[in-house]
Amino acid sequence: MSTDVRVRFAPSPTGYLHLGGLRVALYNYAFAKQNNGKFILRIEDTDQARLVEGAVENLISSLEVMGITYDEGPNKDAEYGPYFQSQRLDIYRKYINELIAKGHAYYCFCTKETLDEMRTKAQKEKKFFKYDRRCHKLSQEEIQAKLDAGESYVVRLKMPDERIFTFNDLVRGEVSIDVKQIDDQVILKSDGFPTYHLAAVVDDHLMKISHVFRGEEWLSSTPKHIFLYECFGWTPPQWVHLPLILNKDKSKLSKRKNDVAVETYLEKGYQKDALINFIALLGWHPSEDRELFSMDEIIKEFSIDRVNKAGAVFDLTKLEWMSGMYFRSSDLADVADYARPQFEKAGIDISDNDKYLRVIDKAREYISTIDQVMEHAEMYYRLGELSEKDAEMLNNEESQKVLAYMAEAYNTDHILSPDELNAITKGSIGEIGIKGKKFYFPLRLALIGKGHGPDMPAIYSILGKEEFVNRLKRAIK
RNA sequence: GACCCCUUCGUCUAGUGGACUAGGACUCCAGAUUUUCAUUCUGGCAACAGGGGUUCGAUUCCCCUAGGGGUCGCCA
Repeated sequence: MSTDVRVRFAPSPTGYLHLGGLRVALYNYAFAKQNNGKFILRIEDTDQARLVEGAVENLISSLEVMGITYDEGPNKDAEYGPYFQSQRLDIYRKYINELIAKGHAYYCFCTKETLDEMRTKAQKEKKFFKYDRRCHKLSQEEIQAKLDAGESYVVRLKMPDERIFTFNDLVRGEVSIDVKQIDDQVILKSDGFPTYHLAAVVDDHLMKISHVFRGEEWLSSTPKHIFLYECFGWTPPQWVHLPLILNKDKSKLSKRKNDVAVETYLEKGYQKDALINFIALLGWHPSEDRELFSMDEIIKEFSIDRVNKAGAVFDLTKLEWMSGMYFRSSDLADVADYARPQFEKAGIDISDNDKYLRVIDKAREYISTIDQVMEHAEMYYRLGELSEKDAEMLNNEESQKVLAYMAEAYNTDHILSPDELNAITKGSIGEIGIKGKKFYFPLRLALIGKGHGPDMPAIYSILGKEEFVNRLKRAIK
């Protein structure tokens, strides 16, 4: 394709970045990078009533931590700005006037109450509701009189009477929608703000957007957008309607039924590359039998052809597995950094960095989220209280015999290698005649305060010879 | 309700007329490794929504039915 790829992610700042938004942003980003195009962030803040304070900042920072960076947008002004729709009102007004002048749009003075009545009536009669265009019949003089009187108004797009809109969607193929199903959409609200339909079309054109990636929920309003492009004499972009992300019950992913904020998953401690990887695979998959993809690989492999048509249920189980995989395979130093705040919060001194890395390297084997790390790490720094049952176990005669013997056996004049340590352990089992659980359980209780955990050489190497032996000694009554 | 879209294991998916006894991944189960836990490895359970066509041959193409979802706002 010879045209430059320019795509945009256009959230409305009504809350936090959610999983669905993240995926749309990711696909946009991957597609842009892959084609040496530009990825634009545009804030669709045309609904004054739903604005949430801090939402824009949150959106931007969420994208940033997920590694999705935009080329143009808030704080990155380029020639197509501003990137906040609320700062583009004059532009929209100009194009709306043009539509009115051309007869493609008209003033409507119907109140919300009137409209509600009409809607209820239609519903009772089980009829498809469509605005009856009563205001379209107003004469120029009547309109002017109402305008002069300061009556509240909106502007509606006048859709054609007869027409089947057929358009090509890059994931769905050819889609046809009868104009009979489409209302005369309000394009300018009574508060002077445009609606999405008008603003998005104008901006996408002015910002030279080549491909519009958006959720499937927009499919049925696409004819309105296509019609707007025609009214202005513009060429529409390529349409890419993405399948929805679904709740377990297959309804559109919602806050009510799931945690949907990207931030929440980060707070819960999922590995962020795993989250990206997981989200990427919800509705897209290359032909190969592969599951693990880095951002670079996603950029390289992504293709619209391979986006699915059907919605995808968001299932945490696989994300958990994937997150664990990433913790185990990513750089130890990164995982260590990620876990560090927890140790600080718990007041654990991790200034011995070599030890800290050994601890994390072992603990990462057990976790799927970073906040589980403490559960598998704290014991190398401090022992908690034993349960009554464990204490009893530790203090019984056999256990004490094991501890007394092993504290001496392990207390060599040099640091033991894993093989040497195993040899001592095995040899001792024969010497004292206590084996299996009765042997290992008390040892582990003394060493890490729990009956289950890593093997002896691992504990020894993390704790170091001195602490290892000391812990055994301390457990002796 | 009208319209639009969708439909392969429980979930994410591979599959574009024969290579399919339908492949992979997660989950689950069993086994191996391990003193235990976790990791790792091996194996197993499990799906083409149904019915008609087209074709020598349909998971793949067409039609119908069913089911699911989306839209129907001065929200995006």
